[in-house]
This record gives sequence, C-alpha cells and structure tokens, in this order.
Amino acid sequence: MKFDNKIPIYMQIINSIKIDIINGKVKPGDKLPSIREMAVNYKVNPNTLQRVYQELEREDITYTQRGTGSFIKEDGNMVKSLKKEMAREVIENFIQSIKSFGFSDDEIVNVIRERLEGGE
Amino acid sequence: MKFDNKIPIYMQIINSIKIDIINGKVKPGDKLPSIREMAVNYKVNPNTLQRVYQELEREDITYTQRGTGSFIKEDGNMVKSLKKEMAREVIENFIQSIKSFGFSDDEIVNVIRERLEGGE
Amino acid sequence: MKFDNKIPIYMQIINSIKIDIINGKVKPGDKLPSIREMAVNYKVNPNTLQRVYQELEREDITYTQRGTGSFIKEDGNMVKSLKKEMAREVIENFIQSIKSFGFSDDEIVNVIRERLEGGE
Amino acid sequence: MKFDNKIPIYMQIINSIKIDIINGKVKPGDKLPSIREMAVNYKVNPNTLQRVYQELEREDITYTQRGTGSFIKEDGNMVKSLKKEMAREVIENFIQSIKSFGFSDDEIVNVIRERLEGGE
DNA sequence: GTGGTCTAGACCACA
DNA sequence: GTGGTCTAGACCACT
Repeated sequence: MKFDNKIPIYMQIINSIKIDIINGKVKPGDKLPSIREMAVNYKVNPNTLQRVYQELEREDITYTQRGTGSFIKEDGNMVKSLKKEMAREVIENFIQSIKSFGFSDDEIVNVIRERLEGGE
Repeated sequence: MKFDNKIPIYMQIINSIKIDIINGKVKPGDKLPSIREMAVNYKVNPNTLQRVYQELEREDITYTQRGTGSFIKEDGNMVKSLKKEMAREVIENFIQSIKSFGFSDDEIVNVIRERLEGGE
Repeated sequence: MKFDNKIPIYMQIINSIKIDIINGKVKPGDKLPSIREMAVNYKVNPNTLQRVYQELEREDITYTQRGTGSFIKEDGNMVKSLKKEMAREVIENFIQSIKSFGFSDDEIVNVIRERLEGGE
Repeated sequence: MKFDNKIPIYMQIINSIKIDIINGKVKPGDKLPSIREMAVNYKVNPNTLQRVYQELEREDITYTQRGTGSFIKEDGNMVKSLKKEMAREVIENFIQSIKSFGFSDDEIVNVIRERLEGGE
C-alpha cells in the first residue's frame, strides 16, 4: 500500500480497515491480525498500528481481549451504520464544497453524471 | 470565521478567499486588504496571513506591488479556470471515496439526488 | 459474567470468589470447582484460572491438596479478616479520591447519604 | 510526583490535571504548559505527555491550537460537570463494592463517619 | 516554540 | 504470542 504523504499513516490504515469491513472483506467476529503482523504487512512501526487498533476500539468498531487479540465487533448494525456514517460524511462534505463554488442542484447532478459516464 | 482544527488555518483562509473570487465577491483587479488588516479580521497571527498571500501569489491568483498591496490578477481566464480546477478536485475526491464504499454509479447519482431534494 | 476490559480478568475472578466467601456462598472447608470446570464456566483460558487459584493460595485463602482439589481454608478468622481488609481498602481509596476533589468531611457523608436514599 | 506503578503514568497525569482543574488551580482559558515543558516537570518522555494532551482534548476538557498550545476549554459548565462526573464515578464504584461485601446502607454511613472522625 | 507523527526498540502483564 | 506502555530521538507543519 502506498501512503499519501498529506494524511497521517495511521488514519489511512484505519480507513482502509473500515473500508474492508464495509465491503465485507472482514466480518463481525473476525480476529484482526496481530499488531506486529499487520505492522510488517504495512511496513510501518508497531507503534503506529497500536494507535490504529486503539482508535478502532475507541470508535466501537473492534474490541480487544487482553493477551488474545482484537476482533471486529459482533454488533449486528455496526457494519451498516459504519457505512452509512462514512457515506454521509463524504456526501455532506462534497455537497457543501461544490455548492460553495456556486453550483446549482441541477448542475451538481449533471456534473456527477458526466463524470461517471465520461469514465476518466 | 470558525476554523476546523484538522485543517491548517492558512489553507482554510486561502480556500475562503478563492471561493470569494469564484463567486465574484472580489473581482480581478481588486486590492486585497493588508496583511495586518486581515489578520485582525480573522483573529490570526500575521505570520499565518503572510503565508496565505505568499501562496496565493505562487498560484498566480494574485500579484503584489511593492508598497501598494496585493491585487487579484486581471487575467480573464483565471476565475473560470480556478473554478474548474477546484470543482474537478472536489468531484474526483468524492467519486473515489464513495466508490470505495461499494457504491455503484447509479447509487451515487441517486444518493446525491435524494440528498439535494431532501434538503439538509 | 461480563468482564471489565480495564482490569485483568484473573483479578476480577479472584474478587468475585472473595466476595462469594465473604457473603457465605462458599464456606470454609468447601471444595472449589476444578480449574477446568471453572474455566468453562467463566469461558476463559485455563491458564487464567491457574493463576487465580495460585493467587488465592498465596493469600492464604485456600489450600490445595494434590490430586483432590482446592479448598477454602478453615481458619475461623479468615472470612472476617478478609472482609475487614477488603472493606478497608475500598474505603481508603474512596476517601482519598473524593477528598482530592475538594469534598469536605460533611459533604462526603451527605453525598453518600443522598445516594443511598435516592436509590440508583 | 511519585507514580503508582499499577496505573499507567499518562492516566495518573491526566487525573492530576483534572483535579487541578476541579480545584481551580488552573482555570478555563488558561494555557497549559507546553508538552516539552511538562514532560520535564514530570520527568517523563514527551511522548507520554503528548498522549495526555491528546486524551484531554478528546474528552473535551482542553482544545488545541496548532502551533500555539493547549488551553482549558472556556465552556462555563465544563468544570462543574467534570467534578460531578468524576465524583459520581468514584461514588458509584465505592457503593457497588462496599455493598457487594454485604454492608447495609446504615453500616456504610457509619463506617464512613467513623473513618472520617477517626482521622487515621 | 508548539503540537503531531513516526521509527526503533524495550519491558511488562496477560491469556 | 498478544496488546499496552514507555523511552529516546527525530522530522514536520504550523503559528
């Protein structure tokens, strides 16, 4: 994985894990790889991943069992609400920015549609 | 103006100035307030605004006349291309993020439409 | 039993056993369940319970007969002094904490009384 | 300051800062010493204090201005609710523990009163 | 000078 | 083996 220099590494890893959860690559109840293992995978220091795991637990996405490991929470709605929440934020930010440029509602829809059809 | 702690203040100010240009609140040829004046307005360290003006000049949006002040460039296409460039970036970021959550093209258009119709 | 993630599981089990002794749910001379049995009950690694039993023996609360199991000590004063010791510690900690918040002696008594009368 | 080996240093520092706030030693709006400065005071590594400041901000007790420093929040009710919250937690823990030892309401009040009068 | 992030490496308690 | 904490020291962006 290539890191974007402008965003803290630990945030990028958090995001990539969240996206894996949203897309079902890891499921509720699954054990996450150990900090050390994942640190090797991402080629970063274990401390950085320690922070990732801590933050994920703080956000109630995982839970940690001392000496055992970290697991995706088995709360049935977690995945759904995680997706909804992340989408909501991205959408709100987008709408707010694009409107501040003076785009009307119709223009917004059009510009999105063009972009999607145009491929790029 | 309230600042978002996660984004550098100078960037937030740059953005707000760019948006003012795009929306015609300040026009090509207009003189920008002095650094000191603006620093007082924004309740911010003058060093921060020093950086703002520097960056605006570096991006060819303003030019500086020694002893007189900073002015918006009178290049006719600047405003238009500034808007296009900023919009493009916002759109690309949005599309990339929302797609990573597993949204299909149709879903993206729908979710945007719903959001715009639903109001806030 | 639900474990509090911030306290070692083995300590929480030790405490719950001590409380059972204090409240007479298990009496001097009683045999404790085997480690394996208890590990299943608590859904916990047998190693963890190994440590629990070790610690209880170290504190002179139980004794072990090889091949037979672990038993609550039949020392007549053990239960009483266990209760006194645990209460003392809890009380000291409480007094020290609450005083550090600036509560006066009278306020402490009042706040406790209110809490007890007010129910939960 | 002497640290208790059983509790993480960063938590003990957080607590001591909170207590200073509750007791008015530092007031809303006050600037906290810089991380480096405080690290020297407490004779710990700056990273440890970084964590302290981060956690205080996460708990909405302080806010941070990039490149400027950390400040006690000026929310008028913060101090009061902080005190209330910390007291509540200490009291609940105490009541729960002492009750689990079989103390009745009257016994609890008495034992507290005796302890306070007895001095120790 | 201030906070934020990161690496390197260590030690510890826990399961 | 697993996560949690800590030190030492570095670099960076921001004010």
